[in-house]
Amino acid sequence: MGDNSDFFHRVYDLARRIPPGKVATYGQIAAMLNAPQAARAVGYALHALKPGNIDPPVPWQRVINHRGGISLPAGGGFELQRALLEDEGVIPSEDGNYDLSKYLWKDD
DNA sequence: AAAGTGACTGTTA
DNA sequence: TTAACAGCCACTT
Repeated sequence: MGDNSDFFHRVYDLARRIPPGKVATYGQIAAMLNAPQAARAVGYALHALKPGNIDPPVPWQRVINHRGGISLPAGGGFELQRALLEDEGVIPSEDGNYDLSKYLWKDD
């Protein structure tokens, strides 16, 4: 990324539109950017954000995978994301995943 | 310029 | 239902 990656910025701007209590999937963000195959790159963009999460803060915790699960390794941010979501009222089902039919952000 | 990496996904076994 | 594979994209050596 470095300084000004259009793609990264679009990902961040879009993520900032996800309201508290809702979540979006990597693929959903990618599709909204007219690049439905770039889900992996979306994750890459959010990963590059973690350390400082500078600028207008980006609610990265609201982006999960299409199965309704957190794509971070245990001990590598998984617990943090789960806690941040819980603070916003987003609670996982018994299987540990989030019910997308209930929490998925619909904007289109 | 080629090859490697990773917070993804859809398909195939 | 789970697991392995294979494309895909942006970014970094």
